[in-house]
Amino acid sequence: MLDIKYLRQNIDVVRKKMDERGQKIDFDRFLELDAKRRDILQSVETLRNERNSVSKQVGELKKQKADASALIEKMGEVSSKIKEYDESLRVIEEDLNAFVMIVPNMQHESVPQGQGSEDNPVVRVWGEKPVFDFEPKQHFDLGENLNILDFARGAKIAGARFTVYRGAGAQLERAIFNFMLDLHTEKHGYTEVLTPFMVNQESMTGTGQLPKFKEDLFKIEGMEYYLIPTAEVPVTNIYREEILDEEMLPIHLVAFSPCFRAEAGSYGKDTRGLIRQHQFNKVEMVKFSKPENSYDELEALTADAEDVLKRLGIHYRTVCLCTADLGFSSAKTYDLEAWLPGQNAYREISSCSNFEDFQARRASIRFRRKESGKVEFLHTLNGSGLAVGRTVVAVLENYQQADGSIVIPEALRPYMRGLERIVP
RNA sequence: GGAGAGAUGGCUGAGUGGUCGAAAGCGAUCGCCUGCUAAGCGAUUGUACGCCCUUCAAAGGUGUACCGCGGGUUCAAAUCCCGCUCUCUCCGCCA
Repeated sequence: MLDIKYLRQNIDVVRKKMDERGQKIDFDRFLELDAKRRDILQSVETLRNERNSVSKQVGELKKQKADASALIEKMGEVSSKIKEYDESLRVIEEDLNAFVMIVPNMQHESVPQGQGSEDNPVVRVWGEKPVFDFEPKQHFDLGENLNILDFARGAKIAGARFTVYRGAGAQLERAIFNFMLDLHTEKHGYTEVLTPFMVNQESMTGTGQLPKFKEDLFKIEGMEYYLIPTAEVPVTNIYREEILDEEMLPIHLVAFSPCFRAEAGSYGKDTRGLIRQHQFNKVEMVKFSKPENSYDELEALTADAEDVLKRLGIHYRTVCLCTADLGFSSAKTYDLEAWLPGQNAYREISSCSNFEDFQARRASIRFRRKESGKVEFLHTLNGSGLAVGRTVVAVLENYQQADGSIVIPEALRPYMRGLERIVP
């Protein structure tokens, strides 16, 4: 969430930023609520002050066995007035809170303006489209022909958007996330964490999924638990409501987790194959950074994600999300789009974002400056490193052969017990 | 699932209705002392939200709230009552 004080003092800046993001937000209502809140707060605090000092007098009088009934009676009135004010304050703060919780983050000044994903500029391209002397197939056909992906039985067991992996397919998925975890921990300096796959409401609010995106989440029936849509949620919330020492920063964490998404509103989109599942695996990188370093950290984070694709030899491009395409909590996001020959398209395989202090303020994650002793919000970042299922798709489609077999990329072979090719 | 104990500041831990934002100790920071280190001495040491001051901010001043969370009783709650959450111990069950 945004800083209320900043919002109050720089309302025009925020209006302009939200305008650029295509967000319609009633800031007049905010200003009204905010003014009302401070007004009531002052009244109630004055009364509390009176009550506190008079109550002290009552204590004195009682000690001297003197009569305090007049004061007590008067304070009875004050107390009930305080109760009234408290109630209206509670209502206003609830409204105010509900308001600030649904205002998106402000984009960084370097974020390009645009109307949609077609306006996302390509900032980098790596590799080239592979050339085939046959018509490349899509991954679901390849997978079914090789008997390593079984969509029909996934649907039978659970439903649409669930898949059974079999044999070399299951092994490939496992090989890919182990390869990613090893790469990020051994070569990129991240610390691996393994967190709960269900979280409470506070954690979902901390990273921005709640209250605005409830319909995207799976909730456990009868309990206050939600299935995580990304490891970003539990990992970022590791330090929720904590004040870290400056020397602890930066913190670089990497986590494997399954991710669960309701995919409400994406009916009819990517219905076949592994691209859009209710459950998929992901390796996620999360960073906690000092504010002055967070944009350098974002570049490094993106490079770490890109390194996975480079080592797998998969052609990709990096785009910078424009104002219209930027996620709710993000100040700046790079998407990595892998080339999928079967689809003849680039598809998102990683998303790397700097949230600045947006999540940190929601989740109250702060650090103390060593020099000044001052406490301030840190910056959080995260990026997929990478989406595992989509990486399987990319490997299958890019490494397919004319006979329908799949050559295993060199980097994955140690994780496949030396297997060089998946054959029917 | 059953029985019991507990949750207080960075940490340990005292506090059973008013003088408690909270003793004491540890730690940390600053200063003094000291040939250096240690010891010793002194001071400081939470967070949030308002208001005043200030061009803004910082600093400073001032007020309010916060002793796991939420409610209640009372002129007054860390302290009494109710509900919840979490932690620990024992029993049962269990991968």
